[in-house]
Amino acid sequence: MSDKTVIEYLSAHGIKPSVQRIAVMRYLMEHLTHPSVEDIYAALHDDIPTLSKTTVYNTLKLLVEQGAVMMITIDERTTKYDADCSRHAHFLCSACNSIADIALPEDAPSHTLPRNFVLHNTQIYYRGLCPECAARQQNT
Amino acid sequence: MSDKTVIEYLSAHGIKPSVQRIAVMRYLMEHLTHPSVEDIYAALHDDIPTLSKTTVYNTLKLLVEQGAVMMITIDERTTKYDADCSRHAHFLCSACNSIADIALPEDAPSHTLPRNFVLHNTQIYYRGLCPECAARQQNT
DNA sequence: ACAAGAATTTGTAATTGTTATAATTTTGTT
DNA sequence: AACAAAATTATAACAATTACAAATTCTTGT
Repeated sequence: MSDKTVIEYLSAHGIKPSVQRIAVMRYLMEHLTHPSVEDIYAALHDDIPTLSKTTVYNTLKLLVEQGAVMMITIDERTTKYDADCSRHAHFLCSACNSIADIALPEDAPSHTLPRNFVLHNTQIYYRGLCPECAARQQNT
Repeated sequence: MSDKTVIEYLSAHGIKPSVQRIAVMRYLMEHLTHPSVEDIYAALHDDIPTLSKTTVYNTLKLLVEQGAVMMITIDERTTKYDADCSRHAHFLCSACNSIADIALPEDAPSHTLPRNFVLHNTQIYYRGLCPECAARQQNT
């Protein structure tokens, strides 16, 4: 993915681009695998040896605040991040801890909250067994 | 709430009652405020001075496994617990970090997952501003 | 182009939430 | 009462995150 694409996306969300921010954002855009801070840091450290983990934390905080990425808290151990901000749910497998994207029906009614709540975002989390682990458990 | 009520609830979920388990479960049943381990430990420590925080962790793990309470991961900092296992959503206020229960419409369609996923439970999380904090921000 | 100031990044240390482990206590069974 | 199994406890270890201050990089006015 080109720098230009990433920079435009950042700017569209009111974020001034920097080498580090571009790298983190690009990583998220190219890896829709719900990476953790650790994942991102480990992957980028090769290219940018001076990168600090604090910067990854700071950058992700900023990206989330500006609505450029989604924070996923389905795994209670670590926060995961997702550059795909479109309407979809997440499934966490209790056996292998993988997170899968789950499409939501188009016609599902939009959420209505009691008066005076200001809604910023909605997340739908499922827990259970992914197809692989469900099959594995059958054979036991 | 009587010991008997709590013991029956635990037994119904296949959990052998003990002083500590009853205390934790009762606390959750009487405080539907989504407490954290810390909250529960602090509250029970007065009555049971020998109580260990590890026991609170162990007990909650067991309660969740047996489906007696729900684990709430909407707040990325700490896991919260909820004895109300009925179908409802949670709203986290980004300003004051309070968690509110939100009723879901009765007629909402049940979730359909792709084939072969085994679903254990579903959580719906909203983030935004609670009525109090929304009002406060207006006045600024 | 350059100095001053603001913003960003960095490295380290501190903090917090949680888990591992092994010893101790309690419970249940003969 | 004696033994085994289960539960609890205390401590230490661990992992994720935040606080903080110094260093670096960017921006802007002259």
